[in-house]
Amino acid sequence: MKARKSSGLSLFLYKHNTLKNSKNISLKKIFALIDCNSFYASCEKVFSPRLENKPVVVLSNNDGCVISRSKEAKEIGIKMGEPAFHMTDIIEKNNVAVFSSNFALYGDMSNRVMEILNNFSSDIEIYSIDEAFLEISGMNIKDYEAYGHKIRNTVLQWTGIPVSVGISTTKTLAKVANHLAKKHDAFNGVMDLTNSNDFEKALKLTPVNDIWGIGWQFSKFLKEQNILNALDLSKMNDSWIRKHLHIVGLRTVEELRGKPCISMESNPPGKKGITHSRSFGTAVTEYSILEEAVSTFTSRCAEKLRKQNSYVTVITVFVMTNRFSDDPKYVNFKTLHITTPTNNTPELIEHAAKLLKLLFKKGYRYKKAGVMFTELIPATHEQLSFWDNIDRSKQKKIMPVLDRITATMGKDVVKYAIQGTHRRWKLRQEKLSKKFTTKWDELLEIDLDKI
DNA sequence: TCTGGGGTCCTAGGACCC
DNA sequence: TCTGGGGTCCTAGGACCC
Repeated sequence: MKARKSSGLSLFLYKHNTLKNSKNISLKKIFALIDCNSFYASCEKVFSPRLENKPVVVLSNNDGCVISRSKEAKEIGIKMGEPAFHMTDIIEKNNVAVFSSNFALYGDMSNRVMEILNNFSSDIEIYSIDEAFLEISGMNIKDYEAYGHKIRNTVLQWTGIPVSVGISTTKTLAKVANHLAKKHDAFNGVMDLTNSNDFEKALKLTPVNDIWGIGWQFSKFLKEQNILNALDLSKMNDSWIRKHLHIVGLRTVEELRGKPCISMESNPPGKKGITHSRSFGTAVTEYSILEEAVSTFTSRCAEKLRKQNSYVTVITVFVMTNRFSDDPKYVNFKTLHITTPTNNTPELIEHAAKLLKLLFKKGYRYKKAGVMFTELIPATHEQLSFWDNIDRSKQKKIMPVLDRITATMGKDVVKYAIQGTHRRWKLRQEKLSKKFTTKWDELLEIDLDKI
């Protein structure tokens, strides 16, 4: 009886598994990762052809540290995240072109790239400003490498931005392929890693710190264990990985082995929190300036909030002095749970200003401030408070008008008085390029006589 | 003088409940 | 007094991504 039962079960499992396996083979997914090379630096190069083959770097807000480097800049040894003031020598010696970050330009260029990618698959996940996954299985593509080159050539021709393409059966392996395509000129920017016979070789060429999902801390730990590349890691047993790299690490390793665990997020859900914070160009001591900054940050958060059609219930304001200087230190934040969730700018500015009033202490040199919105809820879940005496129907009509003006005419064309008129807290942006693609009076001009 | 900004998910531990 | 197993919720902190 017992034997019959178990053989029945194993027969069932056998059938079930073979069925599942055959299904897997026919439905095997193929992911392509398209990643713009040195994105911000490449955007600057598009509009300054004289910089071709020259080292270019882009600095973070406030011209603080390097956040993007062209290939040439990497070659002369400029490091990611290096503070700008450490690099004066190397910049002068190599005639490096330095830019302040111009997110209006990069955002617009990103949209153009993504629109093009949309033509190459109906299933696209925009993963970051310069990266997207495409799901390209079931499209009857005979030659993935050729398809990758078609993508690459089209983006380059239509936008001037060079991209690398990695193609494989999981997102993590597509990342591996993309890295290899970037690193080794022989691939010419495209690597097809869909054949599992190539997995071992590719993994061996990938150091642990280059694996998507393995950061600085885990890399250090793995190297201490003499696990040096993706192949070494993929051979570790599951319980060991689970213990030391936790569930997220195990998922990464399964993906390296070719088992898809991370699916496409084609319609990402709204953000769970929205933050806007900035360091100031020069330290701020005056309350009114801080208030202007915090109001403006709040206004930005509220714009983002309305864009994803949410209301906020918890609002936090923080201020801090310079961590790096000898000035007296002060870091603090205050949080408010608001009774009636809202996305109305003037109301939120009022809350933020109250919080700032509680935070502000005279005599400190403030270097940074920020506003955070958390506990967001869909705008459809509105709950009216019994004590609420604000006319919300009127407000609801104003905000879309404000957003439309902002969208067509630019940020802060219309703003609230409390935000001030002079941006006295402004960033340092000494090397800002023009808004070539989003402002009429900053279009690129070409002198035909000189061509 | 000058050191970015904006996110996600998971885990461990404490408080509290039955 | 604090025995024992189970659960939930919350928070802080740590890891990661770009």
